[in-house]
Amino acid sequence: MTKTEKKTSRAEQKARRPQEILEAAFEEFTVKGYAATRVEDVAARLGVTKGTVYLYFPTKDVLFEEMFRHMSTPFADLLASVGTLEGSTADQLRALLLLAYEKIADDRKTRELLRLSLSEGTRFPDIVDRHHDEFIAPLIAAVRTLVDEGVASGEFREGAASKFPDVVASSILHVAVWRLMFADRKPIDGPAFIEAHFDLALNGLLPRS
Amino acid sequence: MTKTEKKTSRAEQKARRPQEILEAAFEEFTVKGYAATRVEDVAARLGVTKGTVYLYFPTKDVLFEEMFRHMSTPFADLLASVGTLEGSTADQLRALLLLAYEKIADDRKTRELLRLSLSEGTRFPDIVDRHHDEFIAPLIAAVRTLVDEGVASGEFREGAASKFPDVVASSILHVAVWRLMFADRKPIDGPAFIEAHFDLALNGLLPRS
Amino acid sequence: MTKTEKKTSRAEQKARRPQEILEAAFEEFTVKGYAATRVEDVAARLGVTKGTVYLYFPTKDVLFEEMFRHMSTPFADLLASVGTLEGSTADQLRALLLLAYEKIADDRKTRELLRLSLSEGTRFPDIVDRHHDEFIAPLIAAVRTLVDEGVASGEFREGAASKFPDVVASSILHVAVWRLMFADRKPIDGPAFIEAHFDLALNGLLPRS
Amino acid sequence: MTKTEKKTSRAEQKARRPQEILEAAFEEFTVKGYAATRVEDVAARLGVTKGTVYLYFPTKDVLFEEMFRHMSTPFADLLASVGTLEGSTADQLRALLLLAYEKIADDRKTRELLRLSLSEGTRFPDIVDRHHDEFIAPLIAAVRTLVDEGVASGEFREGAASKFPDVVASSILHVAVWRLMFADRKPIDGPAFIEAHFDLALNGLLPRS
DNA sequence: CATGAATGAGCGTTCATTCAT
DNA sequence: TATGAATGAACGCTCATTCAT
Repeated sequence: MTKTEKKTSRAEQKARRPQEILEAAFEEFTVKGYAATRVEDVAARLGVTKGTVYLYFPTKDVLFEEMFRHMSTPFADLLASVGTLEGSTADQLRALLLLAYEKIADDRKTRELLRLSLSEGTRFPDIVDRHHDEFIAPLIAAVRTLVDEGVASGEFREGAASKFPDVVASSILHVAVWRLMFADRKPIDGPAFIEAHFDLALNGLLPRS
Repeated sequence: MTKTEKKTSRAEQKARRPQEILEAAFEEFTVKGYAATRVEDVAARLGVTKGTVYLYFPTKDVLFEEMFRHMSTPFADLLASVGTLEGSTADQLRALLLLAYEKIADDRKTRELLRLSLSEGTRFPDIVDRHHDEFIAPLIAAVRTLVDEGVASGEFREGAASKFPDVVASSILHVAVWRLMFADRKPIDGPAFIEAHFDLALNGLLPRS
Repeated sequence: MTKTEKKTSRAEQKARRPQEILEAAFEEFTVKGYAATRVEDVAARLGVTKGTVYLYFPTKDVLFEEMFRHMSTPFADLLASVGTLEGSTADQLRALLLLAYEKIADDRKTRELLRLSLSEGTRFPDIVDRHHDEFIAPLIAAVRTLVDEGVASGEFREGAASKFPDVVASSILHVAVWRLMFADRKPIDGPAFIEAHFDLALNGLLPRS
Repeated sequence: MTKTEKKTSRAEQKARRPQEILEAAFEEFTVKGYAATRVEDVAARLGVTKGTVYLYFPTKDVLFEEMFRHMSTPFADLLASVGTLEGSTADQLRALLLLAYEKIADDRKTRELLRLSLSEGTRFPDIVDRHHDEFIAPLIAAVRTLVDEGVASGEFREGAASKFPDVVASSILHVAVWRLMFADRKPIDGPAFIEAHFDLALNGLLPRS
């Protein structure tokens, strides 16, 4: 308990403050929504007073926007790794979708950002576009790339899935929304659901023999 | 019976008030969410003062709940009509899904109720269950019935879709969410999307030759 | 049930309306006070709507004032009758005080008017004076007259009671206030209390032998 | 410890706030009654805004109740001192009653609490009991003790005053009520009134020669 | 005479934001 | 950096009063 230690830990703590606040804000905003969340509640989660929050963020609006930005972690990077996989296009597609399940349906953070995009999109139009650019567009683009590759290689039949790769992935959204709505009250068997999804989607992509 | 006529027309107008209010409330609540909507704004839409709203609904909470109930129109009835269709199971499934697109993705009312279920579900737990019982459960049940019929008749292959009929229909949710998020900013070509959906899903269900 | 009967009874009822309203107003105002009483509650007691009250009384203020006037029934007249009694001055004084007990402490109407004078006197200064002129002054004057008579006749000793006849009667107020405060929660044995009062007061007035 | 000094003086000011508010509340509530008093008026008396009041008291109800408690200062203690007096029982009784006049009839605070007990007793039943336990019961008990002592020593005659000591003291209430009703409009000559009261009451207690 | 829908002013309470310490 | 007292603008809800029927 030397002074140096204290100082260090304090300095570290202070450097962490903004992030702590953003994470506390995330919890509050996702549970109550923007309007019903009080800045004081965010502060209380950290054991500080609301004045402290205003030390780091000038308004509740800004706090919300920066929280959203802070919690949005890049998805495109993850997707890039899929391109390096070996195996059939179908395998790669499976791997890609699995990744998307993890990122979108299993990850509470991303799920809640989806909720906020839907509920606060009117007040914060930017977050919707951010959500699209960050999660939806990269996923659809990646799916499209694989579908097109599969079609080119003859592994997949030509079909409308090239135009709307969304239809290949939309069950992921289904799980995400399901969990947002029902949480633990109507649990969903993730792996089994995914299996059903893959079963239908890949069979739908394969050429009729 | 002149008096009766007069009375009727006025009585009608009074009888219409609650519905007018509920519909105005729908517009406000869906745009701003529960917390950010002011009772006065709801009233202003009708050109009345907030006192008038309180003449018909005792609290903002009740107004919201009754609005939700009022805007939730039965979906199960519609689905029942599908059972009477002729043609292949695939055709019936197509017809069913088409109906679901109309009810869930195309109908602004239903779409916005989905948004409210997601955004206000914490504050009004009942509406989530109502939404499930009203829209989700009947649709999934109907899809399951058809899928099972198709499997029984040999028209569809046996697969996980029986266990999770959701995966057959989840693209409908995708369109609904897409429109909630992007409205007219990123329009979606409905018919083409539906075609892509049917193309993938039905091919996914058919037996490998 | 001829029409004539109905008409008559209706006409009678209408003629009674103002009084009915005033009496309903009395009940409400005494229980809740002026500010907390709603005109609608007064109306509801009669099974009519508030519009009806406004048919007879232009404002809530006027309703209150007229209610107070209506419930204030003359006390001076009663007192006058004491003057005609026979017997000793002490007997007459006893009779007078007994009358005052009946009028002030036992009569709910008068008791509640005292409460209203105390609680609403600021808003309605007139009612305080009315209450004084109606109940307090006549009583004190009557007591003074008897005391003076008793002193003149040698039945009472000379004392300060002539100057402040209030002290002879103030126990009556005590019972009234007691009942206003405690109602049935701390009942008071009226006759026994009165006996104690008379015992003390009359002995206090008699000359030291 | 300069800092301490500064802090203390500021801390003192903050510590004083609740009392300042309670006292301002007392003034407003006694003049207008509970329902007609606006929290904003209480605040305005201190030159602050109503938000400040809510910093210290969660609701108007609580503000009223705590105000009542704050203004109720113990009376029993005072009465205890009477027991130590020397002199005849009559002298002691006189001293006791004098004390009660000071506390109940002369002290605006106590007088107004009586008014509030009568006017707001319905809404705040507790305050009536508090007023009884705080002022009425101790006084009556003290009077009873002295009366009984006097009877035991033969200084007072046996009479109903032992059963209802109230009758010995009720003129005090008379003055209190009088002042509540008429304030300065009908001033009462306190000392002279008291003299009259004592004259009657003590003569009433003494044995007939 | 009676109704009750409608108004508008008002009040209790909340909360984002500021600022002196 | 952190506090928390204070503000002021809202907002939910109420109610005296009006008026068309």
